[in-house]
Amino acid sequence: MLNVYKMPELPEVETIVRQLSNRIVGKVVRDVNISDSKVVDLGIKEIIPFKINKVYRRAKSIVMELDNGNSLLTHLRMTGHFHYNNSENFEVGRFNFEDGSFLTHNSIRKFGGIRLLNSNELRKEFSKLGVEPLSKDFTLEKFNSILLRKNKSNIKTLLLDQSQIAGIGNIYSQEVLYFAGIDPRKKVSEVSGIHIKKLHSEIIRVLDLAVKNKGSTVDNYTNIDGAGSYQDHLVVYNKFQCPKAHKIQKINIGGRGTSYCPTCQR
DNA sequence: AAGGCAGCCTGTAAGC
DNA sequence: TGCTTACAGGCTGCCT
Repeated sequence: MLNVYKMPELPEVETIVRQLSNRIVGKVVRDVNISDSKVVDLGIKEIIPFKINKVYRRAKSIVMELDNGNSLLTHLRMTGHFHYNNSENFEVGRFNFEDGSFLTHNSIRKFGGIRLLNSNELRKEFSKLGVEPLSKDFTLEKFNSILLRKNKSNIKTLLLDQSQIAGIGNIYSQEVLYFAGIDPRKKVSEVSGIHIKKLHSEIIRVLDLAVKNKGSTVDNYTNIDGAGSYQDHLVVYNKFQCPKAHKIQKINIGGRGTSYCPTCQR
C-alpha cells in the first residue's frame, strides 16, 4: 500500500516517489485504462508497451522516465493519489504491468493529472520551476538573491511561489514561518537579515525532518499502513495554540488560510 | 513586468 | 433533520 496524502507537498511527494520507485521501476506497462481523459493524457495509450526506467521528484511533481524517451509527469495537486494493486474510488487511470500487478491513479477533485511529455517538453516544464530547497543550490546567498528580486511580495506568498522555490506548499510555509519567528503578513522587504537567515535554515530543517518522517498525514487517511508521521511535529497548521501555549490566529493571505502565532511571530 | 485573483472540482463541515 | 452554503487547496491564465 502506498501512502495517501491530502495536500502533498515536497516531503509527501518525495515519500510517494520512493515508494513508487520500489514497486514499479523496471516494470513494463502492457495496457492502460483511462477513464477520465481530462486527468490522464490519452496519448499514453498510443505508446504501450513501455518500461519505467526511473521515478523521481521535481518540485511537487512525480516524474516517471520511460524507456522510449518520454516521461509521465504527474501532479497530484490536493487530492490525487496512486494506489498499487488496490484501487479505490475516483479512479481515473490504471496501468497494468506485464507481471499482473497494476498501478491506479485516483483523483477526487481532478485538479492534477498525468501528462505525457517528450524530453524537450519536460525540460521546458522544469525551466519554469525555481530552486529545490533540499538541494545544494539552495544556499543562503541564493535565497537572498530571490528575496531581493521579489522584495515587494508577501513573504508567505513568496514561499509558495514555485517559480522561485519549488516544493513548499501551504502547510510547510506556515510551519517554517513560525520557527523563523516571522509574521506571515510581512512583505519580504520588511523581514530582517537575521530572520531571513533563520528562515533559510528552518526551510531546510523542517523539510528534511518531514521527509525523514515520510511526510504529514492529515485528515482521515491516518490509518493507512506506512503513513507519514510529521503531522505530530506540526506547530501551527490546524492548531489552536502554539508550542508556547499562545493562541493561534487564523487569517487569509493571498487567498490561502494562514495560521500563525501573533506572539511568537513578529 | 509583475502582482492579484477567479476558476477549476468535489467532499466535508458549518449554518439555518 | 435535511437542505444550502462556505471552505479547502495548487496552479494556470487572465486582468490590471
